Amino acid sequence: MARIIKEHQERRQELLDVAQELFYRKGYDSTSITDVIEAVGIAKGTFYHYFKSKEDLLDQIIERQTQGMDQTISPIVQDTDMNATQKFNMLHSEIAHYKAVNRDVMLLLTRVLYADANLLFMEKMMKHRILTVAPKLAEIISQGVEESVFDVEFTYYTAELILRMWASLGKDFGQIVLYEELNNYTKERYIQKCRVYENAAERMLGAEEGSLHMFDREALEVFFEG
Amino acid sequence: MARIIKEHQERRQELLDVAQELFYRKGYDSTSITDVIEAVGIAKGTFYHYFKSKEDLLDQIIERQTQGMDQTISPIVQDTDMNATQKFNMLHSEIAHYKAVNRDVMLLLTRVLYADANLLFMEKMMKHRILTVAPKLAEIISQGVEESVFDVEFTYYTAELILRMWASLGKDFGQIVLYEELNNYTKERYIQKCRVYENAAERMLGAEEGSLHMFDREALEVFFEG
DNA sequence: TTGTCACCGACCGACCGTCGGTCGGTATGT
DNA sequence: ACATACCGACCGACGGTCGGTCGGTGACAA
Repeated sequence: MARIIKEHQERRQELLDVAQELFYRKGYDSTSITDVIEAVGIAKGTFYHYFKSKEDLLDQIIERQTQGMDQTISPIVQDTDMNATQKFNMLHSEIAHYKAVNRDVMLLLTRVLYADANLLFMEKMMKHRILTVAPKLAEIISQGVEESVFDVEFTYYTAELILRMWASLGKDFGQIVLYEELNNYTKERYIQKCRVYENAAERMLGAEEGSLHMFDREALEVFFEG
Repeated sequence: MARIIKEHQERRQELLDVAQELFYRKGYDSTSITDVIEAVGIAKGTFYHYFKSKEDLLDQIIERQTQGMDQTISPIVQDTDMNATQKFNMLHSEIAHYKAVNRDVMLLLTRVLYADANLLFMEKMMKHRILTVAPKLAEIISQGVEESVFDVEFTYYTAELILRMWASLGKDFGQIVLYEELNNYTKERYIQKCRVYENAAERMLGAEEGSLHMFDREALEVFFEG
């Protein structure tokens, strides 16, 4: 094979890019190392010059992914003009909006990511995300407690719990996409679930009923009917 | 190899028993089909006479496991002498008590089951259990709504949510067992988490504070200090 | 300035053991 | 005779290893 020499970081990023694209498109289990090296155009040994195992590659992809999230979230948390309720809603709507806009990509992604063959991928991603976001959300909750709009004892653990609920909702959605259909029946069911989750979050935080919005109704409509 | 003929169901159960024991002891991924057939004393082809794949074997083990649970839960739900709060607490304490009594087995189990190599096992188990228990718990919640001790709109989805929280707590515990230690610090942290979960359940259900008990404090003490 | 030589590390690809799964055939009980 | 429980050699794909190749770079001598 042609021998093309590149700088370490350049090759590493190239590998991460290609592998990530393959994992997203075909799934983690179904993507072999051979697939990756063929797509990049290097030999097996070269791959192991950069990553010590397939799982190491996955870890580093997730690491890189989560890094970007911090930059989206931090500004919201640090904003001094918003109250806690606004920040909470902003945090969730930001994500929901992104997903709604990139509907097709998200559907494709969901179809692959929530399959059984990607459990490891999802698990690692969730763990990482929760670890990243929970402290931020905890800050918001603390602010809310000070502003007396929330009533919570252990802010951090409550934050974790809410994020897990949020993840759970995502999983539910994944199941619908995978095993059911995007029709009016499933839509109504999913919306009900969302309401339950929203309500649960409000009650857990001791917030006023109807003050929190974890999902965007319109965005959902678009998702199911588009 | 000696040719020993058995009746279909007998051999099937034997395979399920042996495989289950191996999965529990070594984990799903780390147990190869060769391990199973060697432990039973049959040939590779014979295995595939009974199960169409390794995952099929796993599915059937979980199926068998979940069947037994229904018989433990149903009596509690159908009892006419208990109010909803009592039933709710009974449901949870039953499990917690069982776990505390079988501490060593549970620790061993936890150490294996919550490892990354068993994600598929755990995922399937959780899904199955939630599907089995959620309707029962929903019944209890409905009863509670009638008795005016709970205040819930969508009982089934709320039940699902509480069970997911419960599972999440188990996962947390699994992480402690796997990556940390059973000392006083982790114990206190875990107890705090339990309180947060308990409190969350109460608020979600609209129950009186302090009325629900999802875990047994004493049992936990034993678990961490024994 | 120019040649050369040692060295680093990016790169190669044949090879390995293990895995889940297949298949043609054999023994056994009815 | 027929069904079926059983056997085990065999397969291809996988993740991972390893001994070796070769291009670029910097130190140093001519």
